[in-house]
Amino acid sequence: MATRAARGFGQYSGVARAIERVGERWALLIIRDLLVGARRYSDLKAGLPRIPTNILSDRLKELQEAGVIRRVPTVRGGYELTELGRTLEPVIVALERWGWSTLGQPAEGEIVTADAVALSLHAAFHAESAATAPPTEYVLHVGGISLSAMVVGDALDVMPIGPGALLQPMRRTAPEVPPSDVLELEVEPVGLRDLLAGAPGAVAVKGPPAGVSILVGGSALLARFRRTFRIDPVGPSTRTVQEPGAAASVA
Amino acid sequence: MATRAARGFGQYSGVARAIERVGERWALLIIRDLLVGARRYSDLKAGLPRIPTNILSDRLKELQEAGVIRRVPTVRGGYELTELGRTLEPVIVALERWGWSTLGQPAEGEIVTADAVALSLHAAFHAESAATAPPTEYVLHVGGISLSAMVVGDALDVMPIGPGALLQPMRRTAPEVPPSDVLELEVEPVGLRDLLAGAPGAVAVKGPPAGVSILVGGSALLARFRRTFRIDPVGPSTRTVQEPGAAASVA
DNA sequence: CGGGATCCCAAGCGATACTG
DNA sequence: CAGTATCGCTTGGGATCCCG
Repeated sequence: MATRAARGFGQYSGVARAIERVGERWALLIIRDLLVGARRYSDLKAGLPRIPTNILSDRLKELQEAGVIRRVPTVRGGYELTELGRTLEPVIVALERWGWSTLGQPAEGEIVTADAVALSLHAAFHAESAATAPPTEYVLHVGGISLSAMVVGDALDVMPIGPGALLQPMRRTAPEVPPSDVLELEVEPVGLRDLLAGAPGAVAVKGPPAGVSILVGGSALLARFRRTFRIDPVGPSTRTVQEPGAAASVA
Repeated sequence: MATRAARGFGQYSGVARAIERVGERWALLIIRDLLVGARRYSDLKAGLPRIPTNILSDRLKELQEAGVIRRVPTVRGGYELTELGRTLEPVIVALERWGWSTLGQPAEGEIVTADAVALSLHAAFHAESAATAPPTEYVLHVGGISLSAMVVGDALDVMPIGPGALLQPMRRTAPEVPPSDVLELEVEPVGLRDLLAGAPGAVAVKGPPAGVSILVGGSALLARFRRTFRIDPVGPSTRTVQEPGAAASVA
């Protein structure tokens, strides 16, 4: 029924309103996938394997009412983010970064999806570090899915590739990257975590971490990857909120 | 029973794991309040008026298991964020900023709480703009609650004051701010939105927006407030994800 | 066949009452 | 004050069915 008005938090507050609008179960994962690009109903379902179809249907309706997604008129079952929906990117990125720092081993039956990895790369992307490197293509194979990340200057372009790809848009800019600037990795899910969120000290000092094997390219390219993509362990925002540490501050 | 293991999303992904750990209903609001400082059970309940007590109890247990909060040993019913919990600040701030941009009128029965406003000020705080101004104290009265925000250099210190205050810690640094650098405002809830997230063009050009009245101080101080605290309308992060706009990118 | 809508059941949520 | 216990109700989950 998509009736949620009665489930508010009773607060006139930014966080509360945000959660009322996009905090429902599965909603932020749908938004995450749509951040990578427009998707069809079946694409979303495939990227969210455990979502019941009625819930996906409900969420899509609610998110349309909230104004964060809209239908793509010319494509049956196509959905895309609105301008407002795209402004949720900082929220998704913040969650992604925090999630990686607390992400242990994959649980039984957990899978890796192409859109999720694509967004992880965006969340891990350091434009400043990237800008100092020549144009580079990184090809990743993780748990059965494959994607290509093209870095040119401070711009990143990620797309799924191969048979499992949900869609195959034209590469926007396809500058020929010389073979010496192509890195191709076969990565276990846990290896991806170590690669993106692992201890920075280990950058290419002792070769690839466990669960990461280089198919094409050298260790210098791996070091470039780790300079370009990394999720710093602690939220690096400037905090000035009072420290809770002291018990005396309660009472 | 706080059993949530079976409710996972089936994905090995940062966002998914983050939502599994702190995405349950009410959880992020609890974390928001604890971000302002340590709180007791009754403080949290008062700051989250519509939360059922059993849910608050469940969430506190779950968040402890997740390692984001802990009990304050010396205070009965006291809770505080752990180091890991404090790293959720970027998530809360991102939600706060997005929420304000979509926050309309207050709905029937919605209230404003001190901790929520305190965190809004943090989310709106611009350290660079603040650093150019002399030490200033801003006192806000909003919907029955009051708080004081002290800005010294690029540091912000917010605390609830007055009879409705949940706790009254010692001000950490109490430099005497000259009366000419104290601004005291009486603000309607909607006025707060216009003040924090309103059109920047209106900064002190035509006086305070509707719902904002100056009790102490001049319009120059109000302009200083708006330079120091503002939530920019659009997420200003550097996006390079492919634009979904074109229908051709689906199919 | 893709894109949903309809069931039914279980789990989570909300309100109230109650206890250490 | 800081929770626990209980109970009805609402949502989510999973399977199935329908429709263009």
